[in-house]
Amino acid sequence: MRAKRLNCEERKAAIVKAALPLFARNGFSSTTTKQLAKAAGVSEALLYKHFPSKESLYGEIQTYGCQGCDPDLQKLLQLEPSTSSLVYIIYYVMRSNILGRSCESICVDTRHRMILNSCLEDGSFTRFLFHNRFSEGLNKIMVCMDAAITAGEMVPSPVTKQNLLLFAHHLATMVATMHLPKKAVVDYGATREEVMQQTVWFALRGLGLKDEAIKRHYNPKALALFFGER
Amino acid sequence: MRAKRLNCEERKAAIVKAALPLFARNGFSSTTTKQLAKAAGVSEALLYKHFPSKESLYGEIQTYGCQGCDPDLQKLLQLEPSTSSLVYIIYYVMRSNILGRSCESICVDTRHRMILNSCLEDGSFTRFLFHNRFSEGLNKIMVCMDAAITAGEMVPSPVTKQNLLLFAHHLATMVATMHLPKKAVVDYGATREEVMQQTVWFALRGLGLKDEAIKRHYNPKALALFFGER
DNA sequence: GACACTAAAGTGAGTGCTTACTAACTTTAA
DNA sequence: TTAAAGTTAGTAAGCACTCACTTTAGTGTC
Repeated sequence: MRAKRLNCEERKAAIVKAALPLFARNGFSSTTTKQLAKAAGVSEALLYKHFPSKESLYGEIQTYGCQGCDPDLQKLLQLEPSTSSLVYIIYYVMRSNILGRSCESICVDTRHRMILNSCLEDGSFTRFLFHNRFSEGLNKIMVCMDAAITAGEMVPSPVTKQNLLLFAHHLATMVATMHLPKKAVVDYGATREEVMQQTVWFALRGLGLKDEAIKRHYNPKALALFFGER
Repeated sequence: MRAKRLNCEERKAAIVKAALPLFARNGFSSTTTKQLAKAAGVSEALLYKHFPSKESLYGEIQTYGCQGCDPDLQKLLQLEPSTSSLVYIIYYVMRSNILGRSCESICVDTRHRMILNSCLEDGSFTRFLFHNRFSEGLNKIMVCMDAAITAGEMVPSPVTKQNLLLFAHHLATMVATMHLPKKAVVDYGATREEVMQQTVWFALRGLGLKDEAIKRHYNPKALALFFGER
């Protein structure tokens, strides 16, 4: 089977795109160049025309995996600083990580696998990912927290604002991690959607939001609508 | 170099013990039988006298990694059901995972690596670990929550009691994961000890404990004393 | 205590196969 | 016609695993 002819850049991108889920699923050393070539629909030799080594291809998939702008996130950044927006952001963190989105360049499972693989290696991919995608949301969430505190709907915390967001994100990541194998690792005794909603409650309380405020602003149906059902 | 003569069981145990950190650090396929033999101080051939395949050795290290009884946990299970005990348990979860313990058969980092590797594979190790070590604590924490609610120090939650404990544990695991690489993946802007204390706050609030109750029962110094400084 | 005998513990030197990677060649679009 | 895109058919090295062999601790015999 002969590959359709592409120019240099197109082919390179196609290879990276094909390699990403393979590396994510099997890790670096369990993924063979033969598999990579087959997945990309080209010969092994052509792989080496575009990448000096398997390792360099692995590097490329990491920078590729960092890309991707989420329209939902952009929408969030437009919201005014308020308790309500805070709830929206936390909901977004949980939903996007636990339930996944179809609009991303790579699927959530793949990204989580890359994150875990990275943490088991030198952490550079995850570090870069956080640096890239986290900082945008961080400023927004900080002003929202300030607004919530001013409104008397949130109690200040001994936890730094940055860590509050990190902890919420950690929770989402770990719940997603538990769902990576075909058979979920733990039985949460609820549907994935329900578990996601429970994490929102847990995180909002963890942040220091008062129960009245959560009840007032956390409306799963309205939120699902805001982000659009898929 | 010739290995000191051991009997069958001793040698088998020695090999498993030596193999565990190697597999944990490098994953299954990046770990070679040569490395395993060297780490155990024996020839490759002897490995195959005790284990039919590399895979079966990997299986053994997983069951070995599940073992281990923690005296601290036993102490906790003795406590009466109360808000205070609840705080002790959460503190224990955070401390043992984030700061680690020296009294375990395997070190925390190694166990976390095994957990992550497992979640990237079929999850069976982690599933078994949870089944084994989690259920003990679960009953205890549930009666403590009931006691706390009765005492008016905790607000009932839309989150199931089991998931409250799971979420707290998830948070601990993820913070520990972020510390696996030599250079921590994220900068929490605090010492590891302080981050641990922040996770305790976050989790206790997430559980639904009232701030007054947390302030009353969460005394880091007394807790550190209870578990003994190391 | 010196001796031969045995079964288990342990090893050196391979096996065939797969791996990452390459050199020499062919195809194709401009 | 030509340069880029692509392939076939390898290479040496490393892999999991095996076979034929050696070493050693323990036991009974004289």
